[in-house]
Amino acid sequence: MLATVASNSDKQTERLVLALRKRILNGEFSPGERLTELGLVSLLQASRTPIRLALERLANEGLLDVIPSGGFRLRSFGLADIRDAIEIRGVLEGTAVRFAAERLESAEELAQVKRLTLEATMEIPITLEGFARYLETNKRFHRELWRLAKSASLFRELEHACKIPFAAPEALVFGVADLEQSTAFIAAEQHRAIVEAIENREGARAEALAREHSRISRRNLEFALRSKELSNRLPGLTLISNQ
Amino acid sequence: MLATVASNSDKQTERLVLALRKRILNGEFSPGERLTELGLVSLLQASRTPIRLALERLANEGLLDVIPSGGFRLRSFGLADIRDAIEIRGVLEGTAVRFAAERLESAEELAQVKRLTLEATMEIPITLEGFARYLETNKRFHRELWRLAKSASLFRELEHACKIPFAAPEALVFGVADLEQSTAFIAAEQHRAIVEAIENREGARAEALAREHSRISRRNLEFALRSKELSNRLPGLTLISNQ
DNA sequence: GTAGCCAACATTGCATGCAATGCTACAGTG
DNA sequence: CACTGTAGCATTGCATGCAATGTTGGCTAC
Repeated sequence: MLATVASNSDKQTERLVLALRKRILNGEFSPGERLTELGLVSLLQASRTPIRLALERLANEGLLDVIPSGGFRLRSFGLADIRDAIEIRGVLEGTAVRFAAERLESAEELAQVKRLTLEATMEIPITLEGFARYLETNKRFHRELWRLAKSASLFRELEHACKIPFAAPEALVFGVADLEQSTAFIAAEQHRAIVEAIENREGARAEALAREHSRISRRNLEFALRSKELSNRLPGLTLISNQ
Repeated sequence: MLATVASNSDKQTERLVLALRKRILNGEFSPGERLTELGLVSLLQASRTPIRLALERLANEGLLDVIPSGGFRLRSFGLADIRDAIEIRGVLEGTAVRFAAERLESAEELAQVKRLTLEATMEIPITLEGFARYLETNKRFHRELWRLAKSASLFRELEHACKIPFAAPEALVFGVADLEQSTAFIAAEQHRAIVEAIENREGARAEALAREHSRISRRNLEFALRSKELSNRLPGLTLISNQ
């Protein structure tokens, strides 16, 4: 038995994917930097084979670029890339809620989203320690919307699209009290409207609402990039090159 | 030097991905079947390491499912899955042409799509040997639309979404003369309209048109599934389970 | 001084052995 | 007859060695 704490899973590769992703999003590498297998061996306490596999996975998550002659480098994201990724997520979520509206069989299927809407709303007087819980509730709400679309294909694409840094709905609802509070109220109203639209089988309305809803992430992103304070609190922002 | 024809690339893994994908889409495996590394060693004349890598890639293309206890199995597609995949492609292409309309700087950027539109139209009296050329032109037209969106993120997602069998725009424009001919005329008109919309910066119209355009693939798919004759010519159809 | 070439080094791609784990089939027991 | 336990087998996960290829830095020639 080795000394490594097999906490996440008993698979090395899983552990490495998580560890590497965390480090990348933590800004521990610079954009464009080559990640060599041997260099990671000492850093992550693992052998080359699982490391290579982890790199492969992160590459088709979109975090790494494949170097044509072999190996991987940290992808460099422009602001435009992230904005587009968020908009794509909005488009896909729009499709999800449209599907949900089109495919709804009974209003009872909406019990869970409604519960989560309410829950998130009641968490809105956001305290510092309640912040993580709010994020979690928000994430679960969105996942539940995805589920209601009743489409494995769409679910897959949504998961794929949300791997891009800051593209996921739960990303970037950060810790600036003022902005956060008002944003949370707006988000809650949008959530309510989306669910209402689904319930009424108003597919087009639901789609439009979900697209607009994703704009919250975009505004937050742009705000964060302008704020020095937030840049310190979100080290991953260094992944985004200015131009 | 080994006897294998290193035609595609000098990388084993690349070759294996292509070879395996081809065999899968050729219906050489049954849905749900487990693909063992050792079994593929003898079939593909390669060692386990690159085979594992190829399996990994096909898995996140969506062709294979990961078995929780290890290994991969051929994913089983329902008809609904493919229909959704086509619709998702339509949604993403809709976004692409909307972006293209919104981001168009000069009408000259459209020279290439216009050329391709014309080219495809002139190829429409489709002969048997011209069929592949028509497909190729069609594919290039769509790729050119993707390019005009000027979004690396969106391009990535489109490529990802089109890896699902029969989801790509060039899939399933098959060889039944009657249907084919009339379908090609309809497609050509839709292509023309999409380009026109982009040129006029009518983003919403372009998006709606592209979505509708993807329905051609859906109709073709459903027709193919009803036709015994086509089932023989398209062995990959066996990938789609009836329910 | 600059451009181009060459050699040493760094890094990956691939092959293969080994250990661990899951799976299957069979036998024994209630 | 059904169910459970177990032993053997099939299969993957990981480690590591080797060969091939790319890369870098210095040296030479112009």
